[in-house]
Amino acid sequence: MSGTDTRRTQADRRATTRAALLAAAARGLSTYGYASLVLEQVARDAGYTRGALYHLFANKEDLALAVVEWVGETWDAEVRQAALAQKDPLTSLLTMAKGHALYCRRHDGAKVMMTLRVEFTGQDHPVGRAMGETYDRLENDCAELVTAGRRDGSIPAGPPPRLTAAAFLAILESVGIELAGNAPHDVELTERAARGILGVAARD
Amino acid sequence: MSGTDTRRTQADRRATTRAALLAAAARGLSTYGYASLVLEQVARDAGYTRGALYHLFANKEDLALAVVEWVGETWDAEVRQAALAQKDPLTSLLTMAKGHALYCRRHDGAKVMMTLRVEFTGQDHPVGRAMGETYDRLENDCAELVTAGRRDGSIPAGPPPRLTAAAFLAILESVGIELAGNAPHDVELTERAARGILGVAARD
DNA sequence: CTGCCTACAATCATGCATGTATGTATGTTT
DNA sequence: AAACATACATACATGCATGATTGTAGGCAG
Repeated sequence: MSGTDTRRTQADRRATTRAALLAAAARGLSTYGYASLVLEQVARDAGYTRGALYHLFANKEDLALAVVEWVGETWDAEVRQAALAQKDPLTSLLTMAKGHALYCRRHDGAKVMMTLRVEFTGQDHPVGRAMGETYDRLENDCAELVTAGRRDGSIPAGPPPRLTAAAFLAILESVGIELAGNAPHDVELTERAARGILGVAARD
Repeated sequence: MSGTDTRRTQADRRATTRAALLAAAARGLSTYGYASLVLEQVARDAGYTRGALYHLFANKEDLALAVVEWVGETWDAEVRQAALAQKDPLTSLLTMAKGHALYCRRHDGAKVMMTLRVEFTGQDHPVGRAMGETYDRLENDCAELVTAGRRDGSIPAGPPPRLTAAAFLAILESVGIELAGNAPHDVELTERAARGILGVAARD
């Protein structure tokens, strides 16, 4: 009726609360990691209480899994899609590198990803497994792109695609995050590093 | 008297147990991080009990600080010294990159460094500060080497030395760790990445 | 308007890890 | 060898975060 509709359906309330909690959890995870993440803090940061949190998520683990899923989705939509849409494999990889640098500026999703990976590698934890799966899909993509690029000659020979892909992603993680916000150098240095790994000369 | 002297002086006992506990703590830190590190586990892993641990270290924090110090010392002795001994700045940086890859094969010190850095960045914790200082010294070294290399023409112009150094170290951390043990590709990929960051063409 | 259902808050109980205090054995000194 | 100190083990207390339970206010169907 009136200008802005103030009536909120229950589903709406639930969705907004959930989003706020997820965002707060993502910030918390990227800052403190999983173990040190305190749910009281998360809830307060989002403007709610732990009661609300436990109403929307089964437990701490479930919350973290939801964050992981959210990170995967946004990264897929904002970086992966654009990269895979490129015509040749090399351009795809470089687009991914630059896109990731930009992604790091906007979200703390990348930091979440890195933090959790570091924290859970070598463990056997559901959250770590979820991260691992997301990451493995990425590594597969990259390894295939490297293979394709070497086949069509745009990427020179080098270490096994699997390792090259692993190193490539390691670059995206750490360089992209280390430099996040130092525009425009973040993109430039990330691309330089990516080219270095791939053995492709820099553009002049 | 007899063949092998089985008599152990107190200082000896102390030193060996301390070393064992430090090693176990380093493994634990590189695997679980600081927050999730359980001292009972550390002590058992070293073949002792928490009693011994609290006898040699004031508390958990003190133990972690000792590990950080140990990492700094070994890295300095095994990587930094050899790198700085090189004649020209570019060789120093590349030596550092390759040396670090080899360092990652032997110790888990690099993993400790990375894990703690990720865990404590943005916090205000004594362990984080200690890590930060160690790391800052490194970053200074690298930034100066980059500046020197650009002055003598061996390294082309690029982003500010400070950022280039940060990216360079990010490479060492993640690539070196990600590939640790995948000899000889770890060294090759680490060097490739380092050259990429510095903008130096790969050797053929 | 009445009654139920859902979103959320507030309180309580459990578990677990740190740190402390005490006990024992092994080395060291005189 | 007796007195002492140090390395280490065992047992206890404290604190804190999770997760469960209970309580309340607001939407939504009859």
